[in-house]
Amino acid sequence: MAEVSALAGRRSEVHISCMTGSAKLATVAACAGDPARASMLQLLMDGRAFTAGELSSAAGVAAQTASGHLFRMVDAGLLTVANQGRHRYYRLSSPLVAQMLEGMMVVAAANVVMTGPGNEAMRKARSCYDHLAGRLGVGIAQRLVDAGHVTLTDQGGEVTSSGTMFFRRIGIDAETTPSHRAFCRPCLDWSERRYHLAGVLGDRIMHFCFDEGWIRQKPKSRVVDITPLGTRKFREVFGLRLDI
Amino acid sequence: MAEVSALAGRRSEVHISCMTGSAKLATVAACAGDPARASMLQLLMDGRAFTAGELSSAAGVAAQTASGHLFRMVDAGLLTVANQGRHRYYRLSSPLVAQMLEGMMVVAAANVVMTGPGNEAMRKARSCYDHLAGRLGVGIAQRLVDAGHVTLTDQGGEVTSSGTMFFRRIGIDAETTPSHRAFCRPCLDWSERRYHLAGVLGDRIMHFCFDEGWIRQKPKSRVVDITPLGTRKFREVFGLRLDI
DNA sequence: GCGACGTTTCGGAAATGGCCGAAGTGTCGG
DNA sequence: CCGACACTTCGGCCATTTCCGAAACGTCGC
Repeated sequence: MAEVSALAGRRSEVHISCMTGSAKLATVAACAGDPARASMLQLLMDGRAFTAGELSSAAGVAAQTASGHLFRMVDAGLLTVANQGRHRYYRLSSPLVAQMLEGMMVVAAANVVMTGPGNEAMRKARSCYDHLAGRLGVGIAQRLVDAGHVTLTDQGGEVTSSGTMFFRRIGIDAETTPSHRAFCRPCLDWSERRYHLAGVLGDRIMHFCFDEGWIRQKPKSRVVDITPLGTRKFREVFGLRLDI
Repeated sequence: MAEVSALAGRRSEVHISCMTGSAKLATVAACAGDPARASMLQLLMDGRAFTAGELSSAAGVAAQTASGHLFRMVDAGLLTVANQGRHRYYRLSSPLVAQMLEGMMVVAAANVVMTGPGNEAMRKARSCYDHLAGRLGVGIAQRLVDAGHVTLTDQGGEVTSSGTMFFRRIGIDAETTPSHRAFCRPCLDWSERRYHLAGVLGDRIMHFCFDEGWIRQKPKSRVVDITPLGTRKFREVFGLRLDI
């Protein structure tokens, strides 16, 4: 990590650690405050790593421009980079960054009606770092709550005993809980403005849906496509109708 | 876009609602991405309203510069403004904005050691929108957890039955719960990197401490001073030693 | 080794945005 | 009605930043 910033001539002299509180806040915020960088961050929000080239085309800028942006975000601590052959893979440096971005998107979407044809697929279903969001994510969460399998308030979430059985029956592990991470966390959905399911359980549900072939990741995007099988299964298993 | 900002007063014609997702994210983020605006936002984070003049001096810029910044933040939906005589009071437009800022500060403080003489008072005790943060806030939360009065994980918080009795005894209402808001919410403290107590209960605890004269708001700042009475009471009531 | 490719650095043009002096609007107090 | 005050708008200066062409670097496939 240290040698990453050391190798370049583009060293930032003023180390972020000797800044005042508001200056550090501004440095971090300014990273997301540019349209090109914001586009990159949105793509990275699903937690996967992307190459500099993929990010440059996602942002709609030339490769050399993107390179500068990426350096800046690494320098600010938002991104980490891994060299792999002639590619460099960038990813968010921690889930905290994804949560921060989610918080910003909630505010960004708060005052306006989300209309925009380009966003329709995104609003329908997308991945959010390690769990599902959009109407699909909110819908699953809602059905689980309705069925009494989980409780989900803005104070936190919990799996009920009926939920434990339910998840065991369909093949999702809702019992082994790594202690260092929230297991069942509500997460405010910026497009639906209701809670969806995050934490370890949200992670496992999403991966289960991928493994079963119910959803498929759209290339170079956070959008997930719901397969015909998925459409049927979400109705059968969760009682969720997605055609509304 | 160029002529948009040029003509026609200071009204922004291009309404934020017709922006694409990442542009809106960038607009919101850019508000916090300037040192002057970041300073203002930090001051506003305790939820109180401040006049344009107070905010301009907090940011260290001239009144006319601040005016522009404030317009921009109102336009982006981060702030609301209320006219009162010849003053204009600005405040965060919603608790969601405070949460967003808190998330950004967590990331900003994540990679670095918080050292800086100016921040010592802030790290000791401050208000965070409607509850206490800093060593005081974290300490109170820790003592309440240790005593078994509340549980506090990253999934959420809860008041135990012993906690209900405890709060009743010292004079804090921990029973009537407005349904629309989290009652006992954990909130990651950026300076201590541990949880403190937010939500309705955090709100009531802070106001109780103010009313009892245990703490006092430092003028034009989020810093709170702990009075001699408070020092004694925090030890007697919570078993909290603040001189460490 | 060679060329193709992904990525970065350099350099300079252009746009953006912050900042303040000066002037304008609106409110309060006498 | 007047001046004092809080705040905003206007206009221009200046620093920062974004952007891309050109070129360099490192890796991969042949």
